[in-house]
Amino acid sequence: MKRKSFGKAACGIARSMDILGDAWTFLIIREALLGVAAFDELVERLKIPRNTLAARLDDLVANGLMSKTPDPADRRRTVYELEPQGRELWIVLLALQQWGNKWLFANEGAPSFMADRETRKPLGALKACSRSGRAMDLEDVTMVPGPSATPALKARFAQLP
Amino acid sequence: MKRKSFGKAACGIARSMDILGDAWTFLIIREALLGVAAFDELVERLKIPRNTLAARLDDLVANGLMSKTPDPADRRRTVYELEPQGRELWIVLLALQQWGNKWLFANEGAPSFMADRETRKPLGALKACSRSGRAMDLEDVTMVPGPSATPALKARFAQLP
DNA sequence: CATAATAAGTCCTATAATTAAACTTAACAT
DNA sequence: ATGTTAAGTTTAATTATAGGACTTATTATG
Repeated sequence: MKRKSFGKAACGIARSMDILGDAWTFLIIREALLGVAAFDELVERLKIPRNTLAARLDDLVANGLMSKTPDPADRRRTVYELEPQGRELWIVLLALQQWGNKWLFANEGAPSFMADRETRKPLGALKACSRSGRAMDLEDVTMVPGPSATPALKARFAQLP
Repeated sequence: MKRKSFGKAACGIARSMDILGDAWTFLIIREALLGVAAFDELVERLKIPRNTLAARLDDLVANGLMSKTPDPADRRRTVYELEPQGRELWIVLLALQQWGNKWLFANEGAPSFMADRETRKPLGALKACSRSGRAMDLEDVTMVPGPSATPALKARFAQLP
């Protein structure tokens, strides 16, 4: 059946999953961050079916994460590029990569890392901080309602331990 | 068709998407982080179809992100809890939430935030840092191969701008 | 004790999404 | 003029999701 829509959900995570909640989208964005802009190169690098890629790119463009421009020098080519909204997902990709590298390469050791371009050393682990800059563990964190929260949501968050 | 498997991919992001690449998994983990441990409460809160939830939970348990325990006090109940591997995803959820809150609530304003439990003020925006602690923008970052990288991967990263 | 209510799932059907491979079309190259 | 390239579209088979009814084991209630 049609996938359920989270586009109107009262939750930033849910709305994000409405756009990003499939197996390919993050990989497409990864390639775009690495400079891949051509349809066929995406197909080749990701081994993604062409029709699936076409659908995902259409969605990304429709949602404002990417732009689609005909190449003026060769009008057979189309240039897919990240918009600011898409480019800012690099932090999410970093978080995903650090988690995957830590947990999903048992003995092998991870094959790739985001790194400081100058020193070429892997970035430090992402750390959450309070607004005042203090490092936060999961136990130090809770969920709070914003101004637009429904009464039900406020009530729920009020009961968190 | 059966979704393509990234479980053997040479990329932490790809392997992560093999486990997390669907619309529901992050939402289930969010609820688990908020303390929801019961099957029916997940169904109610997420409005997720029961069979879909059963499948996702089975996968999460099989992949070591969650545990499934019969409640000793009431054996009708099953307790689903996050394992350390699953709990560490909270940073990814934070990144997703901050991105979604910024870009997907045009006029409304986001309804919920992760916050400092003491001050109840939203956490600061996640920032990537070099190992030496210097803040990194996307332009300061590149991808580097690890020890287990294939020659092809090393060659590719060597050509990044 | 008999019966009702819970909790966690399974079973069924319809529809959508994914895959894979072949095909189309426009623009460029030889 | 003919061939090649890039970006898709089309078609067919299969899997996944949604929605709802149904099952089973356990606990609560009259």
